[in-house]
Amino acid sequence: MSKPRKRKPRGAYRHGDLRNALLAEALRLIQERGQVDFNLRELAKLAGVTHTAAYRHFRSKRELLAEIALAGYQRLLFLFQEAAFRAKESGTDPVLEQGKVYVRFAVENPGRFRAMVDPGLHPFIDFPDLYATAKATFASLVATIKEGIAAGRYRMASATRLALSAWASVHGLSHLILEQLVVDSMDPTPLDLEATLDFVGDFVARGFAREAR
Amino acid sequence: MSKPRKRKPRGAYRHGDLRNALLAEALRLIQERGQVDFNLRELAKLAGVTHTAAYRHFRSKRELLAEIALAGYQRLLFLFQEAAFRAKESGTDPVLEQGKVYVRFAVENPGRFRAMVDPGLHPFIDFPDLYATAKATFASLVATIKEGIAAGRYRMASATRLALSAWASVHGLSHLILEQLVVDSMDPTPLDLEATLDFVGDFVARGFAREAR
DNA sequence: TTTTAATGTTACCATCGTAAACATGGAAGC
DNA sequence: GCTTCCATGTTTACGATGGTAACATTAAAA
Repeated sequence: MSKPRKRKPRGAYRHGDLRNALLAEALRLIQERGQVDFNLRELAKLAGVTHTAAYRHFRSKRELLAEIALAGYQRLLFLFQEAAFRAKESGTDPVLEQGKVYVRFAVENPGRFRAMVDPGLHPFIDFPDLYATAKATFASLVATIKEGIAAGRYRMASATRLALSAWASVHGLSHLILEQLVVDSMDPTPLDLEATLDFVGDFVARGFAREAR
Repeated sequence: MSKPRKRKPRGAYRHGDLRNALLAEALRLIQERGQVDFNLRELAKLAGVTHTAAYRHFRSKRELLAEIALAGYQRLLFLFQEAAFRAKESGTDPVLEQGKVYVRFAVENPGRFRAMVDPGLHPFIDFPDLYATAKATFASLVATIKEGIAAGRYRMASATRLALSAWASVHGLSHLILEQLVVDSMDPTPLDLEATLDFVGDFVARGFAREAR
């Protein structure tokens, strides 16, 4: 039953797709641990490769992290567009939908979210793609708001500033929850996420409202 | 002219106050660089001491950082109380004053602010003092809001939730600005901080308002 | 004056990112 | 079909950095 073609017992010299394997392992570790905490050596070991092999595919660890962040923003952008669509279908408020999507994304993917917004790896200057995608995500929110203003759903004001305000709210909330900065001193429960989302959502809605409610 | 008592040319064996010297140098570096970026060795060198001497005063680098963060929260708490007082004097809105104080603090002390909210060093569990002070700062905001509600200045709602909403807004804004996450894609100017503060302040005020404006 | 405990120093170690030089083997050209 | 070459891995080594352990020194207590 032995085929003549001798096959290396395991792990061909050429991995085949080491680049993606490394990215996948990194993301897995980050998600598992909820933090951006791994080193290239363990990453390489998981991929069945020597640790320096990574440098054939990434200039540095930061670059690898930047790619993960990039994928994260792409995912978030997709979720945003999905939310906008869903809102259109169901008649709910698109900005609120997008806001909730943002916070849920952060809470459900703490590691990934941290990789996206962590100070450490974010000289956006060094990673223009990453920066562009982050901007696109923000632009998506701005677009949604512009439509809303045009449709008379929101008050007349700079869409960009409104977007910044809304983004700040959900981003801040996400960050506070993830880093457990203050939330703990709150209500009895360990934090009812959906209830909080509803309250903050209403809070933000007031900032968008045309007039008295 | 030589006194019999031989004095070490410089740097007595006992530093005298190495602990505070290290803290001061660390804070200085952090403020100078705008990031939590220094290592114990350079710190020790600046203090004129071997690097391992630091371990007589701090269990670890994290503990040193935690102390810096603690001092930061104490400072912020003071600024909060000052803002509340100022608001009472001048008749302006205390929550807005505190909110602006928060953002200005972050923008003017990026390094320090990062040290306070950076994921890396924040297992609050390990630093109960730090946690307590952070909570006290939050509590200060809650107290201000409770007064406001009682005085009929704000709408009736959970003060804690309102506080969380407001905190999330200013915290998010601070973080976005510091990390340059989205703000750049905004207006022409490199970001007029005070104008932005006014807008976001108004945005938040709407979330607090009793009714139509 | 003696003892002692606090505070520094000297040697090390382990981890980790990274660079340089070498190795291998699949595909591209002859 | 053979040779060449380049992409991809490997080996080896280095430097930076946080940290530990054992020893040294001196101010202050006994």
